[in-house]
Amino acid sequence: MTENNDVMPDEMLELIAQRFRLLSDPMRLKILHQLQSGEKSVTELVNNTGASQPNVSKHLSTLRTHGLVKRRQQGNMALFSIAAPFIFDVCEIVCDSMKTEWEQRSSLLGQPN
Amino acid sequence: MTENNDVMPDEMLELIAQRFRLLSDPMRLKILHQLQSGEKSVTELVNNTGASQPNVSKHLSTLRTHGLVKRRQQGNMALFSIAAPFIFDVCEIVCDSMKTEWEQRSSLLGQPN
DNA sequence: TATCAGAATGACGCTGCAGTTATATACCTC
DNA sequence: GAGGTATATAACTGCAGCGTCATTCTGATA
Repeated sequence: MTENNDVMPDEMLELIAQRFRLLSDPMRLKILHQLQSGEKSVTELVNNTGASQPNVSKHLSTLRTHGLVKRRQQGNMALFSIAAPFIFDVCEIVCDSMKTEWEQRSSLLGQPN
Repeated sequence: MTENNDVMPDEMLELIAQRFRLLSDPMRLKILHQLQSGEKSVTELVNNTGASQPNVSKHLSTLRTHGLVKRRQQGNMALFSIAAPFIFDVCEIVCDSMKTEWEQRSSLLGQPN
């Protein structure tokens, strides 16, 4: 009665959720979007995002811990770049879904689910 | 100096992040996964997920508000089903990415980014 | 109408986490 | 080594959101 028929262990759900959680913050998306055009230093990201330096560093640390970005030291500074290109595929799907939904709503208009 | 070269308004980032946030909870993923095999009542979901009834209802409400599921009343009960199939495309990509990463780690082993 | 099952809602506590301030560390230049 | 720039980290604060308990609402059935 309380069993889960389909096999989908809680552990895995946890991991998937965790990955989505990484993408569920606007500032992190902003950073990732910045990195899409290529490797960037922390300072560059700070300037381009408008976030504080500690904030950017922390986000980068989080993203790196979970394997979404990689880090390269060059002289005085740290250069970050995308390590998991799948992010953009995912984002594209989500963007498309929003676009589709938007068009549907503005054309049909009304009728809630 | 503080400008964002690439055009990606904060509003949109907020919306995308919001959508990812919906998917960043294990219980919600569990519910969505249950719905993947077809329309389900709240009680069924309660039984299959092991969550409390108010909890399931609340998650369903959230998912519905954001257009991920739809609701149909039948007699005494409410039947929920998937309204945004893109979810599963997204999940598949994430799962694949995890699998790939897992294989790489276990074969190469070591060297952090 | 009374009663019961299914579902939704409100209020509350707790935890996680984004952001800030202050400080520490690393590296380069003089 | 001194001083400056780039980055990381620690401690703290505030808030969003998950889960629970209690309650309410809705529809079916007697």
